[in-house]
Amino acid sequence: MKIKPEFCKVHDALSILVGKWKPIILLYLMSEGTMRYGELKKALVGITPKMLTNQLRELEEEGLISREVYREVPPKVEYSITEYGMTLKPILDSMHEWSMEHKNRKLKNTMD
Amino acid sequence: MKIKPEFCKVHDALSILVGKWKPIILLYLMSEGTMRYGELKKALVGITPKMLTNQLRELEEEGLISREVYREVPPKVEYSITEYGMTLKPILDSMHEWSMEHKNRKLKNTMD
DNA sequence: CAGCATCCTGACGGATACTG
DNA sequence: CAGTATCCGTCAGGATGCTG
Repeated sequence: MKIKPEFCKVHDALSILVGKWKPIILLYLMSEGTMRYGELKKALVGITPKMLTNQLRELEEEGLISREVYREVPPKVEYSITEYGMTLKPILDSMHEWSMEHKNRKLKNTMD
Repeated sequence: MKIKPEFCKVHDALSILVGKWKPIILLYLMSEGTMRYGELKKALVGITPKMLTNQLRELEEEGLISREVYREVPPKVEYSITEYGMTLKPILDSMHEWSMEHKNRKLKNTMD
C-alpha cells in the first residue's frame, strides 16, 4: 500500500500542534481556563509579541482557542480553550507522560 | 508559573515526530515489522532518496528504528521498529483516531 | 495593553545527477 | 540496490521599532 504524507491522518493531528509555542499555550489555557494576552506573554518566557500573536491566531483559526475582545481603555483581550481544543488534551497528556517516562533517553538536541 | 518551550515535555515528544515522513515511516514499520529501503521508497509516494535516508537516519539516531545492513551483492538494508519506537504507538494511534473523529472540521491547509 | 510592520537568518525539504 | 552530492527555494521564527 502506497501513501502520501498528506493522507497520513497522524500528520493532520500533528500539523495543528506544530509551532514552537502552541503546545504550551494549549496546556496553559487547558489548565487556567482563561488568560489575558499579557498573562500569556509573562508566562511564556522569551516569546516576542509577534510570535505570541501569530501562534494565538493560528490556534484560533483552527478553532482550538477563542479570543474575546473587551472594548475598554486600556484594552483587554482574553483567550480561552474551546471544547474542540479540549479534545486534544488526552493527546497532549499522553505525550507529556511519554516524555517523562523516557526522559533518561536524551534527545540529541537537548543541551544546556 | 513561567515556562520556556524547551521545558515543555510535550515539545520533546513532538519534536521527535516532526518531519514530513517520520510518522508514516514509523507507522509502516510498526505494522510491517521490517522493510527494506526500496520497499519504503515504493511505499512513500513522492519521497526522494535524500529525504528517505535523512528521515531514516534521524529516526535511527533517536533510537526509534534500527538499521540492519546485509553485506551482499546487490546490497540489502532492512529497517525495523525498536522496542523504544514501539512505545510511541499509543500516541500515534490516538492522533490517528483524533483526526478521524474530527476530519469533518477541515484544516485550512488541506486542499486539492 | 495588546498588538502590527519590517527586515533577516537558518533549517527543512524539493530537484537533479552521480556511485560503491 | 541503497544510497551521496549539490544547488536552491520556502518559510517558521528571531530582533527591533512603532501604534490605536
